[in-house]
Amino acid sequence: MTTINDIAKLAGVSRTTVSRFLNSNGYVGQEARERIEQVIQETGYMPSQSAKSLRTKKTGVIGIILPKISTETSSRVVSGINDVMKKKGMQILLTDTELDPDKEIEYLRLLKSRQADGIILLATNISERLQKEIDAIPIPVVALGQDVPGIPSLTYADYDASSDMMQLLIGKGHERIGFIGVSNTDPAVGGIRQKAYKEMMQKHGFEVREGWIAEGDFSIESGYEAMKQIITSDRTEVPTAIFCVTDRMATGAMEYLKEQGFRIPEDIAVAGIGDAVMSRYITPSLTTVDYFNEEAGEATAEMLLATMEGKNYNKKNMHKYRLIKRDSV
Amino acid sequence: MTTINDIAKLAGVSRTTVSRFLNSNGYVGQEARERIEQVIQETGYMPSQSAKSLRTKKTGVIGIILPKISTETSSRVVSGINDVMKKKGMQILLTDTELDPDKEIEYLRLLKSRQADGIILLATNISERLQKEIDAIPIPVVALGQDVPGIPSLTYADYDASSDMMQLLIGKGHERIGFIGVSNTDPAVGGIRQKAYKEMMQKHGFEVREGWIAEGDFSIESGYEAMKQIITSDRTEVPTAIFCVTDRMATGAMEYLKEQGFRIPEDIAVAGIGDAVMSRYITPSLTTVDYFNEEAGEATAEMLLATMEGKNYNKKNMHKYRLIKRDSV
DNA sequence: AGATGATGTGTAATCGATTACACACCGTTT
DNA sequence: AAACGGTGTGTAATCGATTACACATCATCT
Repeated sequence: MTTINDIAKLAGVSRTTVSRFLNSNGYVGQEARERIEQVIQETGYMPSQSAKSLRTKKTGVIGIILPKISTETSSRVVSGINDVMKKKGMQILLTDTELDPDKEIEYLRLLKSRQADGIILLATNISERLQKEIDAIPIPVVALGQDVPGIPSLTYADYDASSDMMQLLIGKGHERIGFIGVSNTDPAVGGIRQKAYKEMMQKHGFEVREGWIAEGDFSIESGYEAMKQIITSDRTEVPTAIFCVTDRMATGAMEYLKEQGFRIPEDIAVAGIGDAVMSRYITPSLTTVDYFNEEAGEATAEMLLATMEGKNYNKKNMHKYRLIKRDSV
Repeated sequence: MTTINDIAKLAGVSRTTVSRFLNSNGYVGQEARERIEQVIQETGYMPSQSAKSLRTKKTGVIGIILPKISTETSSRVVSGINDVMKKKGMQILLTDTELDPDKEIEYLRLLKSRQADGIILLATNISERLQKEIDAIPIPVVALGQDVPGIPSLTYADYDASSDMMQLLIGKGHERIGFIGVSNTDPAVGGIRQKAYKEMMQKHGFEVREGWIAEGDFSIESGYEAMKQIITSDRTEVPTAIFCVTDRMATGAMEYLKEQGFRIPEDIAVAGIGDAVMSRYITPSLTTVDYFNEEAGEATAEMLLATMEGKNYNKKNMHKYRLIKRDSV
């Protein structure tokens, strides 16, 4: 590999001058400039980022810690982050915890060691150890999707969105409303959304029947199983509506209901959250909440950028959302 | 940030010993080992990757050049790559060309400058300039999805899969078969799949009518528009089957057909390629080809690893596939 | 007893960039 | 004519690790 020294030698100048040329700071004469330009052209020289980073402490890389790479939400968020970051000439380093809380910590360390300029954390749960780790890290960290104490976070409006959805269901006359959630170790998806469900039920004086509540693990199949569990728990009295905390689980739930000959929404209405692409094209199309994931990714990126510049310390934001009424309700 | 020198000083040894401890090479005595261990524990020291990379020329990062981050295919492939790479302690740096061929070159350069240990290219088209750039790069590059001359490539079995699908259609008695493709600047998706379509039609002596061929841009909407174009080109004689080169476009096509009151598959059969998750849950479920994207990602990662070790030079592989017969045909 | 080899540690060069500082030149101002 | 400031370039230290080489110690073998 050609180095800055080679370029300097070939162009007959010192490496300082070459460096000045590369970074366009300081003076570089016309002649020197031309010779350097030419030599770089000929050699295809590219400065070593490692050397640069070692000196400047800037890597131009921001790390993203995802629960899972290949989900629609993740890829939409990453796409949004990337849109903002590429404009700043920053690259994205991906890591994937596979929903393992230990890995969140492990990757936080790793990104520290790689001296990422910033970190975006899509946490799933917030342990004390994670907190400590974040506090100990000399790199700006921001969170998306969960309110992580101590750092700037952009959360989805889980409570409001869920309440709105419940209100929609209730407005259509539903009283026997079932719920398919996820483990409440996930505060946002598991905790808050269920809280909204229960509080809305109670507020309207509807019975929250245990048999109508089931838990999945984000997968379509688990939605299917959860739905089966709810239906078979008491065949004599099934709910007239099901509120699922994700579109994927709602899709699975619908699959089961269709198999069993239930008409959607006439017999049972189904609602989800997340506006997966799929939701629009399944039959009936799914009523859901759009969380604007790309934009949330962009906003989080901006938040990180601001934090990196020292602004914006510990700001908390809630992202916008939009109820999408389709045919499943 | 604490450095190796700090650790050495605190532990009362030289930095050489600390380095030996860290990399577990060379001898380190019991006492020294314990002291170093403790100091590292206390300080939370992490070695600087930049410094390490500068010396060793290894970054532990592999770059992926994607046409688009937020597509299902991309995220599945990346997930597969990541599964393999994480076992080797390698991280993934993502770049996204937005289908712009110039960016493929730009990112190749960038990854060179970042001294990625290897590069996986999901090319969309193969220009001469790209070729030259690849040749000039002192980093192993492998390709997925396109046969890129001069480097190891894993391609999908586009010709065979398309032929099989055509055979399925023809076996069901279809003779008037339409085609929704993409621009043939993309050799694999645009070129080969169309070639298979045309050759199968000709082989069976069926007329390839121009009005029954339309081009989309991978999006669902473009599939919708392409279908519309085909149907409206000659209302008196519409095809009885449509072969779409991607599931997304097939989804759009089905959407249009359903709107227009066509029954699928009775009036018009629809087939796709790619086995998007969605395809199973739309109505009717879509007949398609599973390309095993995760596994293809894994295989490509293994190919890169082998290439990085000097084996495997310029090997060409074709990935397996599986026809999935569902209700749309 | 001297040679040998395993064990344990340190010295110092090196990787490829950035940058503070010094210096030289030259036209303009006072 | 001396002082000054803008231009243009070079010297050398520095970032934080790795590693070739040298050296010291000690147990074992011949």
